[in-house]
Amino acid sequence: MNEEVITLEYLARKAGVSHSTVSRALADSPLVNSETKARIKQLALESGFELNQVARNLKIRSTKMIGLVVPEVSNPFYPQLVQQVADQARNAGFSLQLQLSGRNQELESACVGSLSGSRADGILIVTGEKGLVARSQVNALVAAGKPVVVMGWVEDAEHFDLVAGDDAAGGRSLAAHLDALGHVRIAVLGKAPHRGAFDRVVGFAEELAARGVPLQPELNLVVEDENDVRSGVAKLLGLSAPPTAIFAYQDSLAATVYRQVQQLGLSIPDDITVVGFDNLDLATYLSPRLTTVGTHITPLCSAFVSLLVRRIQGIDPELPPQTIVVTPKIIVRESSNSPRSHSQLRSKSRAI
Amino acid sequence: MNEEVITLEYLARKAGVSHSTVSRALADSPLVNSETKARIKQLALESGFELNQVARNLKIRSTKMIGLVVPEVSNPFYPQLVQQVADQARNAGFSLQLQLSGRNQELESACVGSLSGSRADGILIVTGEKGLVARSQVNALVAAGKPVVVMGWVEDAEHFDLVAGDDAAGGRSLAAHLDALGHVRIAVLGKAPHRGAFDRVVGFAEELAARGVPLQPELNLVVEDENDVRSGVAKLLGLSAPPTAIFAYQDSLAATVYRQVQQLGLSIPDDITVVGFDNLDLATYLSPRLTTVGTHITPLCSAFVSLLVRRIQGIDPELPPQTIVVTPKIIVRESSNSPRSHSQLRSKSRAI
DNA sequence: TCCGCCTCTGCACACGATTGTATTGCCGAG
DNA sequence: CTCGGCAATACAATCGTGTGCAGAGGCGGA
Repeated sequence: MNEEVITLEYLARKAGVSHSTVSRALADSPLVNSETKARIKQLALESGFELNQVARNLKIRSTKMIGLVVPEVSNPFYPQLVQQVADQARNAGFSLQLQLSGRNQELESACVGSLSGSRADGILIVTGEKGLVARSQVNALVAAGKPVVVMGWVEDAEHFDLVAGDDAAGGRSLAAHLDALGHVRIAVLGKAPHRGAFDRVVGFAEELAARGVPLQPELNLVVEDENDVRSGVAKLLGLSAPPTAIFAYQDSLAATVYRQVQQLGLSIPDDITVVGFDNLDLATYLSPRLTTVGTHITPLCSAFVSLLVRRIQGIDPELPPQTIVVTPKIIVRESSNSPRSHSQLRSKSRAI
Repeated sequence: MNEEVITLEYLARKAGVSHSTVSRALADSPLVNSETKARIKQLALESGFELNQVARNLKIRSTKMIGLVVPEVSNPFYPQLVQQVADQARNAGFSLQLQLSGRNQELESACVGSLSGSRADGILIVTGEKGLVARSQVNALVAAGKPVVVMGWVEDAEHFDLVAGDDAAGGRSLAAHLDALGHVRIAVLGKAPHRGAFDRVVGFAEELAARGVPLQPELNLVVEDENDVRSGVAKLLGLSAPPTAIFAYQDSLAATVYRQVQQLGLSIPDDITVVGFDNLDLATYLSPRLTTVGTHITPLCSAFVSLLVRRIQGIDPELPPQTIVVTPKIIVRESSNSPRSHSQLRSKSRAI
């Protein structure tokens, strides 16, 4: 019908006033007469006017948008985080621009560049296994006063804000749990030494050693994918002295362990204890539900977002870079039990 | 150090040219001398110049950004979709603005408004149980020529583009599968009559009836949450003639069924067959892996995004609104088997 | 020598909003 | 009657880019 673009100017002509008056009217400025204001608002409503945020953003030099960089969302770990961050951001009055940096973070720099180019008010970066790939850009942005907060284990983070979980502590608490249950032959499905997930295994091993139950090398496996897990479990259970407990460094791997163990006709936790790490939703879907370690993700994201928002609001510009460490806690479910039940079962099965 | 904002104008002064020359140089315009061009590019690089996309977007009246509205990402169904859409969008040269409309889509209208206000080049809306909440806005946007594509089952979609899966067909193929295996007493954990997920149950029931195996009312349950599932399963298995198969209308519910069934000491699929719907990653994490129905999500998202991109590019502006229906297919895994193995097991357990 | 063409660069306006300042009209006080 | 003050509105500059058009040189051919 009407091909003309609806702008402040258009409304102004319709209402017989200047575009500045329209702008002020819609912003509820006390400078404009209340009748005029009402008339203009009515007109805006009728004509389906929508303020051009792009123009507004340019003028006020702010976008009320924060960028979130995450490696991927098909991996079940990140979506919960995205959800929380999105909710928190909305509560703080910001919209969210999601950028996926790729499973191997190969696009991390591009993502940060895109966000900074589109003048996001602040940037949240969740790192993956590779650490902070876009480190140099982050340093530059921070130096230029642009709010940036990083999440994940990154070394040498004196120059920017960091939120991280204490993976080593999580590993230690798992170790303590298994030791308390009386396990002695404990297997680990770990990973190559990257920061972060690697710490879990290290903390786990340290705590065990401190308790006088050192890991036995033949029970300490490094796995890369599902196939490694399957063959690893098969190998472990075929040993003459098989482990009574298995620690998988990720819940998703623990799920694979479950399948393999159950396929071999063994029962969890009666025959063998399995524990994981991350406390994904998955952990409660499994049967029996998985004993694991996780951060309560809400406070973590809350710290993440509110730190960024504080930077954006620019109160206290001299606040030095913060490193916030969140200690995860163990969540004991039905997949872990004392190894005695194991031997009981054994004798029981012999008795049959 | 240097507090001045780095703009084209700034570079222009540094290089001793006008800002228009800088603009052209950075855009690789043939109008600019190649030496000058090289000099300017070098300068831009050195000073860490970053084009202000907000200003550019305003000028060229396009943002190269598409908005994606999704109810939530903590529900494991959506993240895979988001991932695919994000990848496809990036390949097409668009960035993604993610908006979460809430579990009950209570924010759907606000999301669409925000995206349209920030002048997204196009909008993708994934609906949830409530259907298309922002229907009136979508109609207005489409009428105004703004590209919008909707995903999910929405009735009366003559006026906009729609991509949907044929849930009823999926339900039918599950029914056919169970019938072929010889099941007769089949339970359904369904849901209240909303469009979409409800169709699964309807298609399932129709196909069974057509095959002469009508659903028995006492085996047809409506569940709202996990607790309903648990009590429902307990009730079903306590019947004098318990079902030999259970169809849960969502994989996540099937997971709860698993736990309950296994807690009662029964085995899947030997004692009872369980099938789901959605083909989440979860379905392969479960043990035994879940027989379910799902769409290959890549072609679905591909249709979704490429339809939008076609609208954005504006070739063929007279293309009438499309409705693309994608038929999901059954994925048979280890959780379904013939009920005969069930009776065999029974006799076996009696024999012990 | 002069003219026309070609190449390159600069000027100026536009995109659509915000906001400081000037202007207008009206009122009452002196 | 004049003038100060107040309320309401208009004017104009600005944010940082993109781009049509004009103009400046250089160069070759007549």
